[in-house]
Amino acid sequence: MDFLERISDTIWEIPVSYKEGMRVPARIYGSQQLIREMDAGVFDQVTNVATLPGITKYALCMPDGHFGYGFPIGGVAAMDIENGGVISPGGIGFDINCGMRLVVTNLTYKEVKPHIKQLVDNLYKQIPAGVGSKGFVDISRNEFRRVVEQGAQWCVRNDYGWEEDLELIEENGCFAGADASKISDRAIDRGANQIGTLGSGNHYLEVQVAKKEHIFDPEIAETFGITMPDQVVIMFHCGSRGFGHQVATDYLQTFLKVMDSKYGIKILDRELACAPFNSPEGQAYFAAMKCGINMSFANRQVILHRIREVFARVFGRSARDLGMNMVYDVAHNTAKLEQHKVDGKERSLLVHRKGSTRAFGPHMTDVPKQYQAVGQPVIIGGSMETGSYLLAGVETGAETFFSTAHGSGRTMSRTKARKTWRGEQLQKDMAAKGIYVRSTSWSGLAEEAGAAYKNIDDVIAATELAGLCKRVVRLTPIGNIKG
DNA sequence: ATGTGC
Repeated sequence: MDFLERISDTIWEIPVSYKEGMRVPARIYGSQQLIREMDAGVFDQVTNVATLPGITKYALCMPDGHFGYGFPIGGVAAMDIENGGVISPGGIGFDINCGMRLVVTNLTYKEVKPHIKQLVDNLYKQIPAGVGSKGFVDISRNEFRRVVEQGAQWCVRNDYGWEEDLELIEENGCFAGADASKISDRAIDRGANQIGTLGSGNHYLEVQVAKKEHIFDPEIAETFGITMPDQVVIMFHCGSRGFGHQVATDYLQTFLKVMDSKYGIKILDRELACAPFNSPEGQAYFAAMKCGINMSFANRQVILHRIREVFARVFGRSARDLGMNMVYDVAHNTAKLEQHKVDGKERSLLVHRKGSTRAFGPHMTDVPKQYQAVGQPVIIGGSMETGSYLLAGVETGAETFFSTAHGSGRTMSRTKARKTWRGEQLQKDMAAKGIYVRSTSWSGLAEEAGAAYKNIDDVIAATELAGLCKRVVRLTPIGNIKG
């Protein structure tokens, strides 16, 4: 690790001399301990990313970084599209617009506790989860093409949600410029019956409590809708399912064919397959990826609709009466065209965030009007046993193109986790801790054991110390559905 | 992450 230069307590740099072809230095965020425990693969991958055409300022990795496909998960790479910058599916992730949504209620822990089993059992029954699960939204292939072009806006038009939900979603729930003609039939086939499904792996839905001692910034918390101690909220994490996966697969193949032969781009790892952003292939993938982003917004919108229905039934009051308003919906697997100041000059950059959350500060364009004064809500999910955070974007985030962490980050492989824990026992241990969990698979549950992840409090402390975001509320789980 | 894979 002697190749790491300490820039501050939470910033570590690998210089361009480290590897041939690096165009910019790599910077990894985290405390000394988090850096010490990071996969060695992260350093190799982030320095590979530093060789890509158009990369601007730094190849970055957040404190929850771990080994991924081509790019590290936790990676941020901003490409200068006016100077040959590329777009790379590996910098976005297979699960396009994997993201988080947070919804409040006006219920307290005391009111929910007696019903938690009934509540979680009903959520589990009503929200399809697990590999290969099918949704309940029955639409034609052509209608699905409209869903991926219109995102959550399609859902609200079709009575899956409230009009005011839309302004509390990144891009207002519809990434403009999505073009279904750039999507393969295979992707359409895989996605058409997956709207409103949670998925598997680390995708989950959680009922959480904002304990009094965990409300760090009461004013911002109130702006976000968390107004009382022990308030119950719902957080969930899912993405674009088989649809996004197929889009990524399709375009990785396309890029591998043209990258060198047509554009003369040489890369260190096939998994970094890319194309110039300003090329027919790059533009086609950008328009297709936007469909993946919209599928995911629609997916989370329909899931929210079901959550509201279940709460209304269990508590015998309407979702409106229960104050089930959205805080925000954030993506953490995307590439977006943004304006950023680099060395004093405004530049148009394609910012890849893979396992990294956008964290725009106060007064920035695209932050919802009701949050303009305090910054964008940042939702970071921990492991199912430990806890999660609601944070806010800050001005000093400019250093990372206003990006921060997205979760805890694994420290143990899924294989090793399955050998270390039994899902059945874990469920009992979690019950003893006050968390009622339901899962579609015991081995899947074991894979998500809290101890297989970095400590979420350490990760969050590093992001705050580095000036990437600000803690608002820590949220404690009381019920969980694991996909 | 993923109808889990050349």
